[in-house]
Order: sequence, then structure tokens, then C-alpha cells
Amino acid sequence: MKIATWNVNSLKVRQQHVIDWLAQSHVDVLCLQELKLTNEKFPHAELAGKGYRSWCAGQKTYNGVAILVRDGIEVDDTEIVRNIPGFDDEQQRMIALTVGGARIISAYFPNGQAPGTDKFAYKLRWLDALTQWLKDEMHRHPKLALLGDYNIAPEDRDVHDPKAWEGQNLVSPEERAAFVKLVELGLTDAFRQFEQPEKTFTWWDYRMLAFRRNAGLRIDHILLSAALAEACTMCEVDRTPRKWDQPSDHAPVIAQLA
DNA sequence: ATGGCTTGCACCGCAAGA
Repeated sequence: MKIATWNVNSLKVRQQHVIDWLAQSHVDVLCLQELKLTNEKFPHAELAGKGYRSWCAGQKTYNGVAILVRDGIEVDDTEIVRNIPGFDDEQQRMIALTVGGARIISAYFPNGQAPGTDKFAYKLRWLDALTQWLKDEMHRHPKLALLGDYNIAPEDRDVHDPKAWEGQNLVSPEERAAFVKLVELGLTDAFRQFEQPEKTFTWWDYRMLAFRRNAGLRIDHILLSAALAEACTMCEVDRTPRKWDQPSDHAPVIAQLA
């Protein structure tokens, strides 16, 4: 089973990109973030026409997440979860569903704006709630994958200019500590299981010709429980859709599970 | 130089992203 995650920065604008990328990547499961549309406007029918069933948790203007599953892959949506249980939140940032016997979670972690702000405090609270919930969820589902836009670059090698970014939002010690807590639940960063090209990133600012200069960060991740990490044979970033006209500022990350 | 794009929403500029 081939799984992937992609922050599309508006599904309305990027709908054709998603359809084109599904056709060329042949992924079985695609987790989307930043839909920026309500559930009523989600293009279930258009995606079904391309061979994918879809489940979403949307809202107006901001956030919104979804999971797309290729026809023929077994889905159990009786235990679908939208948002972190027990964490009261208006913002639609998480959806979980069982696909091919594995728990698949699509998550859009809060940006955080800057250390010291209310949004940063919310990011840390959200991370703590997610971690607490995942602890139980991993017991219920030993085969579990947490895919999404984490808005955290775990290490300096995930940052194009670590000096310039030191202590800033997305790389701060508090955020990195929260990422480590997720890993300590027994999750593995699929990307780091394999040899990777130097300076591989998943996000590049729209400004300052950042993509052309490869001035990016690796903030989109696929974390796997032990059972899935063992089954993982490949993980890579696909930069091609970032080169298309009117692209998302994020590139998709793919993992192959045997 | 704390900007630089891009999005949605509501207008003719704003907040928010990362």
C-alpha cells in the first residue's frame, strides 16, 4: 500500500493538481491538509470519478483535512474520528480512519506563528492532546500511520539555513521536544529510515524565489508505528507538483508499505 | 529592511500561512 500526505493550500485552487498527481503517483491513500473549504464544497464526486473515495473534515476559509482512498482498498469507517477526542477545538485539523487494516491519520498541526504568542501556546496544547490521544489509539491500532503537515522541522538538517532559523517558529526547542514526544510513543520518521539526498525539504516560501533557491524546510512527515515501520520499503518527497503552475507551497511525501 | 507571495473573504485592504 502506497500512502502519501500533501498540504494543498486550498483544494478549490488545487483540485486539478490533486487529480493529476493521483494519476501519476498511483498512491493508494492520500492525506490532504489545508482544504480551506466546507464539507458541502468537498469534491467527492469528482474524486470518485477518478477512482478515489474520500472522507473529509472541512470548515470555511481555514484548515480542513481529508483522506482519499483508491477504489478496491478496504476501508472501515465505522470508527472514523474527526478532531482530537476530548480536545475542544473549532478548527478542523485531524481525521482518522482504518484503511487496509491500518489506522491512517491525516493531521494539520497548528502553525504557531511565533514562540510566545497565543497561537504558539495553542500549538503546544494541540500537540500535547494529540500525543495523549495517540497513546491509546496505538494500543487499539498497532498498525498506525500519522501523516500530515506537522509545522515542525525536527532537526537542523531539515532546515535550509539553521543559523537564520535558530529558535524561530517551526524549529524552536519546544516544538522539537513535542515532536520527540510523538516519536517516543514508538513512532518512526519514515523519511529517515532511508538514505536521502542532502537538503530535501517539503515546503518553500512563495516569496523570494525560495523554491528555485531550495530555501525550504522539511515540515511534512509520515510517522509509522513499529509494525508499519518494519513494512516500509520507501519514503520520498515528490517535488514535481511544486514546479507546476500555481502550485501549493508544499510538496507531497510518499511512503511504500509492503 | 521582519518585507518579499498566495489564499479566502469581503470588498477596493485585511488576516493568515510558515
